[in-house]
Amino acid sequence: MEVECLALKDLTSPRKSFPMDPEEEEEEDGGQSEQKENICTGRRKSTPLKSAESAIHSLLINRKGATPDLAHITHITPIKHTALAEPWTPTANLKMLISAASPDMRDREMKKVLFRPIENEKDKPASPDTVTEDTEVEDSCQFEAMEEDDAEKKPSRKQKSLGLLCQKFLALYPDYPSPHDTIWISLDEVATNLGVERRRIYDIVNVLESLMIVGRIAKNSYTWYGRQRLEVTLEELQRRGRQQGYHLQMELSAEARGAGPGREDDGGEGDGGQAAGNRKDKSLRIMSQKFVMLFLVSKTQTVTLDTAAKILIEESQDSSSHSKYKTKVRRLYDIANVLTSLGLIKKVHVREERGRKPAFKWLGPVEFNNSGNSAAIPPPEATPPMAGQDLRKAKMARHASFNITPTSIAVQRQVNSAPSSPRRELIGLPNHPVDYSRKTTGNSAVCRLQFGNSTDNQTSPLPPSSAQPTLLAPTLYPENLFSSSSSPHCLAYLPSLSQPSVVMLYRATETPDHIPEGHRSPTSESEEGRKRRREEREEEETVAKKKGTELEECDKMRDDPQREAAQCLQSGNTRTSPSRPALDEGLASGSEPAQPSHYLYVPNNGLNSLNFLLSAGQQPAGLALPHNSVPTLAMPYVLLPSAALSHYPLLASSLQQTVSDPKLSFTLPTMMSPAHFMVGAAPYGLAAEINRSPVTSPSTPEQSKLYVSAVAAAPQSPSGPRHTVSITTPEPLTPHTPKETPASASKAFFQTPCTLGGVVSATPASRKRGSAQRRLDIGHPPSS
DNA sequence: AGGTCCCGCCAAAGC
DNA sequence: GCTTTGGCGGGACCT
Repeated sequence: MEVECLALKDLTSPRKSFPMDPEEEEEEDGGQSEQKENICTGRRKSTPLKSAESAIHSLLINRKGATPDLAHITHITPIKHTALAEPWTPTANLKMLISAASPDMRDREMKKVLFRPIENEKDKPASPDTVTEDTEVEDSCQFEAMEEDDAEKKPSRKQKSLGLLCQKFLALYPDYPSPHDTIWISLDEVATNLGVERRRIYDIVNVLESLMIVGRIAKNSYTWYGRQRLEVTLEELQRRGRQQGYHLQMELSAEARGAGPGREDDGGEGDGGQAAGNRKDKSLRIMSQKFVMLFLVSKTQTVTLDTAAKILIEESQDSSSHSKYKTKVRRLYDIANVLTSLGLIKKVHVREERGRKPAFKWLGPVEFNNSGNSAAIPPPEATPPMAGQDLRKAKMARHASFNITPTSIAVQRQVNSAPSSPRRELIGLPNHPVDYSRKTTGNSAVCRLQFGNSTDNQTSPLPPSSAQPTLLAPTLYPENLFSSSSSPHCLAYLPSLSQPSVVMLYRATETPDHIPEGHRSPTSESEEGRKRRREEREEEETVAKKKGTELEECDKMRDDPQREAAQCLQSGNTRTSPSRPALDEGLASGSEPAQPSHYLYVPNNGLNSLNFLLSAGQQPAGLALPHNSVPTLAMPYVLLPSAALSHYPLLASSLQQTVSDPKLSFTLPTMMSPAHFMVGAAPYGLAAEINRSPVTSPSTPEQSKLYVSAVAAAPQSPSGPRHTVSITTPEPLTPHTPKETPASASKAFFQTPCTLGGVVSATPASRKRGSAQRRLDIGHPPSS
């Protein structure tokens, strides 16, 4: 077996085959205390793919053109390592069984692993520059190593590097997956397949997620987007970077460097008192985005770790103690490794008085033309110091998570020679008057709901940059909710007050009776026509402002970049999707009298805090919910005639209001005006997720199902972007956690420490314990 | 010796 | 209470 493996490796990989080595070693050692990772490696091979995944992978394989080889590998596959592999995870056995049952899957997996090296090699050439000096060395080393100890070298540290691991990971998926594919990723599986600890996968995935190369769906589940959204994301990051004034900081930093010790560790910062917000504030994901931002706004596109670390430390309000600095740098290395694997940066060194400093140079795109936005934003080089206008913009558009802008402010001050009062005071103080804090806080009380197609929304006055709490910027695409065909309903998520909710509006224009079945099929004739008309009309407008629109939408990324960006990318599909709901149309054609006659209201506690208002035009049984997406309405609900709701406060108003009502960015068709929504308590996130679903937004039923099932399988609602909601799911999912306040949930993507404001402000630094201490604890089990 | 960064402890967050 | 995430930093490895 081993022999086979080795042979295979040799044949397929010019480089050192990462996974195998460890394994071999393991065998040698007999699995001593070796790293689990290594041990794991062996198992990897046995790791089966999830059935759902298999389908996808077949696609991938084809796409990658590795198919031919697959067969080849197939016979070899038999790596029995499986045998020795004891359940690495609780599900290992099951996986093994599955694997056994699905040789194809296994083969595919095998192939992926085996060819990974090749793929990597292939990829590299594509971007020669990608290789950093170090990388090159690394590569050579690998080759050497491989040759030398063909079979038994102990996996060198490098072979276990995050960068390499990342490459392996990346090699598993296509850079540009078909937009119709929904590639599901199971962290567990990947970890097993790659033979590493999950912990390591988290590191990679977090960074990838920060660039929207993957998106989190649920616990342990991610969706692979590939590089399709990369550019958009980068563009957005660039914009944010500028808004954040990173370019200024970079300059300052450079100056400081040149000027001397400057504010080296600016001990002034280091107080520690403000242990950065919550955990996520320091997340690798956020840090990664910021790191990337630095590159994107840097004139030289080169960032030294030192600079990055300092800037980030400052921003996070972490104390600037040396240890903090070191920790930051360590993280940056992690991030850099992943980015390097992505070919986005390469390691370089910059010379300074005191020798050279490690730095990274950006290799990715810096100028983005695909967005009309670029027009508004001057190229990096031309970007003038954030000034008035710029600032304003930044302020307005800044996402809560980025609201912190402490640095910006600080920078501004410096730049404006404003009093250099302690930055700290400005930075991130929960209660600080800075706009962002307000925004953040107001979330619960404000909602921003968008109905219908995004285009309309776009049209709507809701400026992306609106200072609205971006808590929720759910552009609801019914298509997403009701994966297929046009649904005569519209689902609205109302992140109102403390508990946002979802409202389902049912238009009774059509024969209620039909609706159930009807909407399964494409919109009714009349609707079709109307839609078409409207679409055409829209098209004009849309086309005209499409760019801007998309940008706007992207702007919403501030609220939730992940979701939004995804939308931006798919906007095309989504918007033009034939499944646009009737309501949507009504929306477009304001005259459309398709007023929902009833609403379905699902008690807050009925569906995990989701409230529904659904038109009662139809029999409960025929809730017009597409069968395929919502086979059963497994949730308590009450049908209420519109009239019955008339006395409820009008939380959602017509389109017109939308525009003006600062409290409600609500885009509703005029016809909806009279509508009243019972805003219940539904944790934020639902809409968001829905909104985000376009990402995975299946255009095909299967995909829809896939997505839905995935969600259903592991609904989760961490914070922000991770919320997984699926109203389309038959079973009541728990989209979000009540614990999480809308506010916290809102800060998804671009989040900064201070963002949490009061909410998390008091986050204890309790966790600050040195390893030594930890060890002590171990020695003396925490009495607690 | 300084730069890198693997590794895994363990606490927070999610179920 | 268990699992998943992921912050964190000691210390090994590399240059």
